[in-house]
Amino acid sequence: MNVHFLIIPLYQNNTIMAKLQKSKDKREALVKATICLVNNDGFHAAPMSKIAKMANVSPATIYLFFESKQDLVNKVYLEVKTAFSAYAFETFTTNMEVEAGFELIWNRIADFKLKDPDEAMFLAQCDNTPMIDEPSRQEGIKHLQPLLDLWHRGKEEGVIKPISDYLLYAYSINPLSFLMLAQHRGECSINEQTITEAYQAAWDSIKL
Amino acid sequence: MNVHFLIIPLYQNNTIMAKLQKSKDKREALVKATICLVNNDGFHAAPMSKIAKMANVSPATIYLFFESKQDLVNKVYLEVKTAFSAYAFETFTTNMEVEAGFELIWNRIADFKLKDPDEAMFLAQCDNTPMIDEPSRQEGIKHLQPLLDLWHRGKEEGVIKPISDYLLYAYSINPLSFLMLAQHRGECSINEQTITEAYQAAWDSIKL
DNA sequence: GATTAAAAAATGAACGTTCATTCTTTTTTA
DNA sequence: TAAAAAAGAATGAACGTTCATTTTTTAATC
Repeated sequence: MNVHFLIIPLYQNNTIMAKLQKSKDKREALVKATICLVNNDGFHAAPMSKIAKMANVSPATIYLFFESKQDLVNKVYLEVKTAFSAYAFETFTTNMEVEAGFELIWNRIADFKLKDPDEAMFLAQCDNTPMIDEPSRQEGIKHLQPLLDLWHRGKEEGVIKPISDYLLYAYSINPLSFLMLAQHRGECSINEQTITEAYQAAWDSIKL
Repeated sequence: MNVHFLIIPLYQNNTIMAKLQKSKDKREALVKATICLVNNDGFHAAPMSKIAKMANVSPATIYLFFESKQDLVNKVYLEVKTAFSAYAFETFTTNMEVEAGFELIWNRIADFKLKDPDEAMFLAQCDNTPMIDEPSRQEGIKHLQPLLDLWHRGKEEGVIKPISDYLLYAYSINPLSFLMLAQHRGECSINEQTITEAYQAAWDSIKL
């Protein structure tokens, strides 16, 4: 059996890595700038020139990473949504009891919103406006499948009310987004106690 | 004692009335067009020219009624919010029991959203984006005072949970807006049964 | 290790378009 | 016929996007 090696000189490898990293840094800076500006001004009041300036990059450079402004926000949305879902379901397994699973996921979602408030805020705005195009929105929704599955099982087992997924979503998950919004506007502050109270209310509203 | 009359010829009076009505009609058409276009495209993707066209009016005519585009959406927001609040509290009196008052107001809000889905949708979008300026937003919030007062009384009487107004709002009222949004996207349909289920979940989540 | 030239990446200025708003003209009203 | 209302064309600013150019990187040669 022959074993082949691809031999790359160390100095070259290093520069390639450094190169890739620099490129990644720029892209990440653009993503962060987009989230920040869209959160504060809204999609259409966040011009490409401003996004570029905040990311310390030329407007033209944006088009090396993204096809258009619409493509930029679509991609940012999908990436943030993916990170959000990964975090929400990270410690969840499908063999859990429904109530335990719900509590776990609910708290992970709350954690995410505390940990990355800007990303959470951005998602809330994407989900509430005609800012993201339909295919990307559909793609983003798919990531919540584990939660939908859990709800379906909960309904079959008679643990949660036989109401629609939208109602379940509205009563258990969505209110957190409203709180985030209020916090962003400086009208309230989310802390340990708020989170606990919110979970209690969430469970009370959906349990059978 | 002298009594004075202002005598207006009937024909003139009629035309003045007709004149005023025509003016009112145009303004109303502009308001309706704004709501419709903002709902479907968002604030910044709803150009004045398009609003004018939908209202069968010249772009310049808009400026006879409103100072600017910002002034237009601010005024539309406040008018819709005022109509919404008036409807929500119309049959409510402060001497009602907390639970009865809450049920009444909750159902009136639901009714409004069924009756005027476009207006409700517009309010939801205003409340979730940086589209309305801060003074107008503050002004709009004031209209919900009767509901806040009812909650405070409910907390004092030990009828509802001692949680913040934002949480109460998020769990009892806000989910309806989420349902409206889903309905607008064709993802669900709100009917008698949904409304009843939603009310049950709302009360369960806030009652002590 | 230094030099150099080709290639790649990044830039800022420029373009065409679109928008909110204004101005001048036309139409309607009294 | 004078005044008021409405219209549509005109305007300047701002935007997304592109393009010609500059800067940086790469790799070969001396």
